Amino acid sequence: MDYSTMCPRYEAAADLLGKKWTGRIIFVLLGGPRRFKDMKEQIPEMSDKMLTDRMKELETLGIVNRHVYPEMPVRIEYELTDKGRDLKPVIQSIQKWGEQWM
Amino acid sequence: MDYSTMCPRYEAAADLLGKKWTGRIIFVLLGGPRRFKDMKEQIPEMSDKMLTDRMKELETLGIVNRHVYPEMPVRIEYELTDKGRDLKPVIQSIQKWGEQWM
DNA sequence: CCGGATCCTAATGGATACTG
DNA sequence: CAGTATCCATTAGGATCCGG
Repeated sequence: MDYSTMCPRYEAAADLLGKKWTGRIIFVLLGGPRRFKDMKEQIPEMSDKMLTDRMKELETLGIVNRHVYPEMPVRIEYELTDKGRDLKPVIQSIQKWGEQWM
Repeated sequence: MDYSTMCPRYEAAADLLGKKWTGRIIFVLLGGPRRFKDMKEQIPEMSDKMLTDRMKELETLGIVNRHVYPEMPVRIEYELTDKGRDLKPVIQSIQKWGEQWM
């Protein structure tokens, strides 16, 4: 690992992962596409606003895709992109360290 | 990876790593023990307060040891503990993803 | 040299009510 | 169902000055 290559991309990635709910949202989506209400059910402590904010951020970053199915009522599903799925080992790594040491 | 074991230790670890300067401080310390002024030199954009705050937090969490050498003037060195050194693969993992995708 | 103390601003997190 | 809008509390980050 080289110091000069460590930032700023490291900072951006760590910043995202450090935000509340990011890890848990991605974890849920690793199980497959999910709807807004599914995510609320699986992470009940999270408020609507937090979920909305985070999903918008993840979509903007290209970590999540948002599919709109024009049914009635409309159905919207969120799904990880390749970029998002590639976070799995990262999250596992943090998880492993946390379990062992925190 | 199991959802029930993912939190709260994951959250605590991600929260720490997401704080500004944490990764860079640990990275510098992976190179060996460092003094306060050494760290300031290697991370010149960081204010004294930020370094003080972060070092105190890392020490409290047992990630860094603080050695006081009673010379005149006093010399203080910071060094990673085993817990701290174990963050190396975690930081590398975040770094790798960041390089590839961000 | 190694911080501590103060004060301030910006960003983040959250509760609640409302809407197409 | 899938969000917005509003308002508020908390926290992180930072500038500056002070001291043993």
